[in-house]
Amino acid sequence: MNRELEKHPDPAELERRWYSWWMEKGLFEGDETAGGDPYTIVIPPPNVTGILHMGHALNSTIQDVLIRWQRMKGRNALWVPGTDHAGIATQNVVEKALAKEGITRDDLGREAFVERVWAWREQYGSTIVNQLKMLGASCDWGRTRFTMDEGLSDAVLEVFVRLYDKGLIYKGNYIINWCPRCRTALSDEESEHQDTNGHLWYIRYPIQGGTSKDYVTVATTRPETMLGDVAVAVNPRDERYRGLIGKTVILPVIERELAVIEDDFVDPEFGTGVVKVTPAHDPNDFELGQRHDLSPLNVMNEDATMNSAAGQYEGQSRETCRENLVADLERLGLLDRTEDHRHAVGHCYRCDTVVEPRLSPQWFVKMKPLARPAIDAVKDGRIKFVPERWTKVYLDWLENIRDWCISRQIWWGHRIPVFSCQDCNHSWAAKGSPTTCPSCGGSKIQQDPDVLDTWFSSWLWPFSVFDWPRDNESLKLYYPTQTLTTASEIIFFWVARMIMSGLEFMGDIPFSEVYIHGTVRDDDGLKMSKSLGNSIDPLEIIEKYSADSLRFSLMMLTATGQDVYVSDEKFKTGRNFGTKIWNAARFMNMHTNEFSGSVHEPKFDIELLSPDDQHILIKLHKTAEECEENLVKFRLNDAAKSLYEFFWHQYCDWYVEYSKEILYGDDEARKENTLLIMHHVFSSALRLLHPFMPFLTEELWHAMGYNTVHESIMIAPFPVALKASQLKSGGVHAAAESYVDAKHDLIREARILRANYNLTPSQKVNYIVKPASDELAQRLMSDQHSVATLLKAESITVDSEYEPDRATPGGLSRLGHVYMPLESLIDIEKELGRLNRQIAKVGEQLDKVTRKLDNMDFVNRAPATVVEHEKERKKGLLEEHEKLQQLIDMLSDNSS
RNA sequence: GGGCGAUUAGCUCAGCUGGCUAGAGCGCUGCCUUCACACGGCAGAGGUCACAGGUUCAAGUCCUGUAUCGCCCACCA
Repeated sequence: MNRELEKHPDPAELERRWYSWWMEKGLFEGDETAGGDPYTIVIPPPNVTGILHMGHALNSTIQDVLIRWQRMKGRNALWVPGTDHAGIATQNVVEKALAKEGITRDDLGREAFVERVWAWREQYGSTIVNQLKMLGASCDWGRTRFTMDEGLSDAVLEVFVRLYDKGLIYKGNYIINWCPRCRTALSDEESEHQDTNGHLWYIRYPIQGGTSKDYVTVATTRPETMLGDVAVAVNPRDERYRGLIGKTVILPVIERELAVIEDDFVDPEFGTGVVKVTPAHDPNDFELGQRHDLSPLNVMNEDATMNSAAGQYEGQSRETCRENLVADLERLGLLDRTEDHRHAVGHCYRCDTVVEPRLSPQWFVKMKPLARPAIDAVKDGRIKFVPERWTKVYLDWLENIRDWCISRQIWWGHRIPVFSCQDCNHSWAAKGSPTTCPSCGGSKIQQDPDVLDTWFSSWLWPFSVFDWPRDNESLKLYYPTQTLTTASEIIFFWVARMIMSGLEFMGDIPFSEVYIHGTVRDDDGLKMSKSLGNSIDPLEIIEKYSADSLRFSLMMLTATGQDVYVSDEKFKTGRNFGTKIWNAARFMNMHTNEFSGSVHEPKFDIELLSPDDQHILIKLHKTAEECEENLVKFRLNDAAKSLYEFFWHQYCDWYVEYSKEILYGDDEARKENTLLIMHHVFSSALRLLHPFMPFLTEELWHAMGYNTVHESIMIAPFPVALKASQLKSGGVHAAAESYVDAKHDLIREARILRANYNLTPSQKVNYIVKPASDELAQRLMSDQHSVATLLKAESITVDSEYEPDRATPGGLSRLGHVYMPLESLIDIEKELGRLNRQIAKVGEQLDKVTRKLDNMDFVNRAPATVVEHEKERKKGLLEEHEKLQQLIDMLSDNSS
């Protein structure tokens, strides 16, 4: 039964209603027992404590469009949702909350703290999930996974033990990126380089046994680390310092003796050509120190305050120490000079604190052996990146991959499953909680206190969500997945590592296509972020306009892989479009009592098809075709645009207007037929649109009564474009399209005439059409009514012999000339001005074409079709030029 | 230092395999509150496609270089 529709939809109400209905009906659920052709997407798991931002909205909408589209195409579609425990980020959030209560994690102790985090997760963990639901995400929520769930934790342990036993996980003392605020190690990827204005301090190190004028000058960007210097190095080929090698210099302030060593690493061109060697605080120096057998000297604590090795600076922060030390050097006359220096400084990706290179014992994964297969999988095309340019970024990273530091000195995360025996020092990796040492049988067992990098669980996501390592039907059917949709920021963190782990543990790629979408920015081009305060909250947009508006607008804006610039204003596009469709439905419902047709087997009578009917059917199929092609290529904006163009400009602007002639007329058979066509077209277009605007289309599916055939639009078949030959057997001929296009052209010309003479709608006009050919004359004769209706004209006269009078304004269309005989309404000066401007333009183009056609190179070398086209164009331009000249002459006569 | 992307109407952007008479949305101007929709209709104004060379019958599109903006990668202190 058709429902009467209000003037505007009530999105908040209908979105809530349909979402719960979909859930009740289980329409989002994948069924591994159903077999078929699976189409699987695993969601990039958002942080469990996160809230939905525009980036999530974009990312999730893309995935939902893809999954809904594939589901309608009949594939066994499954979108697996879940959240990430986000070790450092979540721990930080909880620590902040504790700070408000005046306590630290140390006050609580490890166990109690972890409990607090779990409690936090219980309280806030479903926020982002609920927000995704508001967006309309059709995830199979019953399969929601969390990276700290038992099953996923089991996968983490399994993987750790396997890699450990294979010798791919090792522990070592190396310089890592250390965040002094989070007090943990970071991976290279977690240290973000930012260009920073700093200084280069030139410091004099006196030479032992020399006079006060004997010193070497060393340049450094971090003077405080000099307290940890253990040598000074020069390049062996550097003539300037030949005599220095083997001598001893005195570290200022601390007055420690430092050997001068030689090493090829030193660049004579940079600074003074003399480098201070600080193995505990710089990765290069660390290696240098190893080559020369120098023991590192760590001068900082975990929180980057100076430790006892820093002598008088002990207890100061690295910043304070720097200031004081520089002042002291200056006072001692040992600061040679200071230069401005711009350089990249690492910052913690979670808290933005300046990262300190720190020597410490950490766990690493050997990456080279894992990288090889991942490189091959992309090189041989098993995995494709869209846009393709990311392939290079991916390969460059993998080809220069470095070992992955996976240990974190925090408490929230998967504890490293390495145990050691206090009695015999044996250590081993194990999945359970061993109580005896496998080597000596001792019972004093200790587990490593560190936890694993968050990404050590996320990299298993495409199979851990299916309960790997447990063998099961879901895993068999849904792995490998098809499409991974994400932002470029996490290609290294996540995408590359998933490919490596998939190949290593499943022996197969985790997905076949990776679609990298753009970054969401504000209208000033800034990346949206909470700290900048420039973010537009997707939930506010949903509340203000609707989830469908948000989705559709985002899709219109997201040119493949380009960044997306959003503003509140832009979301009106989707809202207005929704209302337009809504009102088209409303119009139809005013003329139908009950819809009884079949939406995918149109029942209209092909004998009664008018040219306009055929035209809209052809456009519908072209739209379906474009939609499909663009979705396949991830050109979601083009797919959205073709739907927008079709619904609005083809269907509403032309076909609905055309239909009024019939619906308000009295030919009952044609009335019925027109309505059947409208329902066929509308229901098809709704289905094409459904992936983009799921709620509104479902609402209208029901309101129009289409649910009698398929109870939900979600599971109605996605329209398939018919070929010209198939359309023909359905009574739809290609010629109708060009005729109606020409008719639209004619109507436009006639409207321009009206507009130019400032006629009010009440002023009825008689148009005279002089058709361009006999065939068109025939068609037009039998179609006059529709033209007259669309023009709201008094009458249309088709006259092949018509010769215009003086001062009869006219226009040229593809269908022929259209004239508007008027007596006294012309503002001659104005009209002459317009015509002169027009003729100038036409003249210009005519010159261009003529020159082109006079060029024998063009005529001889360009393809025949192109030359033919230019000839046609010249003909048309000549005709138009002539007509304009005629009009100008007539008007000039008239005025004289 | 290396790489990538962008530069097209006032704004935000399309323009895919060269044939373009350069498009859309928003904004702007004029007319229209006509019985689906003013979140609307009709019409209009607005562009030396960043710059300089080159290839080609033909360049917004391909090549080379320059400039500006943005992003990513990088252990020169």
